[in-house]
Amino acid sequence: MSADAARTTATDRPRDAVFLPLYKQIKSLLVQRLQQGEWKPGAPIPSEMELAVRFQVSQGTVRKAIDELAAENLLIRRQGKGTFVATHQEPRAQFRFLRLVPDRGELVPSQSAFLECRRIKAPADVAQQLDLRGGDAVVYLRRLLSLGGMPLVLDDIWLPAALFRGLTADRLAGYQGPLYGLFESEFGTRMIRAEERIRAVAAGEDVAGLLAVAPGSPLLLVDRVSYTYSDQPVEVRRGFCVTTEHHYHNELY
Amino acid sequence: MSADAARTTATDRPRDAVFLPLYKQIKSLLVQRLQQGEWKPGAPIPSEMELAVRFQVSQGTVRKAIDELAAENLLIRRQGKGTFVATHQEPRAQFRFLRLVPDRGELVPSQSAFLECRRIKAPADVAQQLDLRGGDAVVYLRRLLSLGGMPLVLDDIWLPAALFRGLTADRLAGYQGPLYGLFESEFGTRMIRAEERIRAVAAGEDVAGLLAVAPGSPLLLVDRVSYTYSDQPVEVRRGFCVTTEHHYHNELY
DNA sequence: TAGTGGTCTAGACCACATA
DNA sequence: ATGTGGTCTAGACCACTAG
Repeated sequence: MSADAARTTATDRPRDAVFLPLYKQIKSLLVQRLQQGEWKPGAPIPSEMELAVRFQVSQGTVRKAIDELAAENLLIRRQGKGTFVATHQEPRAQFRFLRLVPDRGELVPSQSAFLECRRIKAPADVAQQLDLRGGDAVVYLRRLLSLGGMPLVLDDIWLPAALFRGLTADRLAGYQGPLYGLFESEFGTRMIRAEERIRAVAAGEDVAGLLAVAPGSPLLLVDRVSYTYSDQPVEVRRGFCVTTEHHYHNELY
Repeated sequence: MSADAARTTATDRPRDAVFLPLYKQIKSLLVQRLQQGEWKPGAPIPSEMELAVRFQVSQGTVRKAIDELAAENLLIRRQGKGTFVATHQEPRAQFRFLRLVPDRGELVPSQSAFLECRRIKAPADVAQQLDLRGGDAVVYLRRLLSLGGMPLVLDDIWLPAALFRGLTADRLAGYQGPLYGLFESEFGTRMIRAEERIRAVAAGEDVAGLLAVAPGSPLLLVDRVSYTYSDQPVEVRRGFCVTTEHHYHNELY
């Protein structure tokens, strides 16, 4: 692509056409390459100068595109070293999607126990949230997250089966890292952002048993839909959280 | 201030001194002026060119400072018009600090009923969170927020009495706009950011009565501390929310 | 020493709002 | 027509990292 070809002005553009700044176009090209896996999570992308030459724009324009991608946590800039594709493997990224923290004391690494891993037909509501057709298959996971032996969160997770073919109970047994880290390295699907709906509910019999609380106890219910590049939904997650000694932390700006 | 005086390099700076970019210094100066009320909420700040001349730096440097302040929601840029001090009065800013939304249907304006407005000695935990001394006075508010006649949120609010002198039940009676809008226009205190701790609890007798739910019902408990410029805490708020037909909405990036 | 991202500048031009 | 913010460029220099 040439910059001259992409450049548009008020005079050579049809009436009512949208003005798309060059750096936005560069940004799209970069996202496209990220999506295609041209640069893997954790790996460096080409230098600003190299990208400027490749796209036939100035370094400042590439810089502004990368700035926005870094602000969106798709890329990570490291002065003197380069710009890298963000990854869920780094400890820094762990707590971006795990907002439940202890009321007092340190962050303790948690243990995952996978209670279920089945391939099923997508329930209607899940299918709708994942943009799937009625009969499409999903991988259904049930995971119990514990902290120091105390059950803390029971997660039900649904993933499009088409994207997670090799995901089996065997593959999960004993896996302890962040789930999104496994997804990105083993299945090439990287979670970019998520939307959560949070409410308080009374624990049902089954959930109460697994979380070792009395039936009817108040639990935090977190419904999440996660998205990868291009706003494509790729995970539905429903978590029941015990919030007697932990809380969901949020910052408002 | 002159840019030359502010500029520091590795050679003229003592070992281990931090490098502070010019635009960060400009940013601090702008925040300082906002804090001092030199420019009021909703009003325009001087143009980039004018600020560049005043601070003896290039327009690009001022621009970068303003960019960050706009990203932090302290300023709002409007192409062709100018840059304005953000305000809680605009409809756009309403939902930045009100995250409870209906499961279905439109956002309906809510009604506030103020049940309490007293000047009291700060409880120990509140005093600590507001950086007050043991015996300092606070204004205590109790507010019931309803949607279409249905009680939705019961808020207990504590504010430093020193900052909210004229805040009385009379002043609040019948006020319907956003509370933070009142705070900024009437008391000169503008909320910039907040931290929330969210958990699920069982409704106590008193709260249940006011919210018209059965005692023991699960409620969302939102503990908030709000900050103004320079990270000064200026509000403690504890809200009990009915989440049967509403939920707390959050986006993770 | 070389290469990367980070800062700062100066100038040109475009998009948008208002008069 | 004027003034505002928004984009793009080219070049200089600084801060940081690593071989």
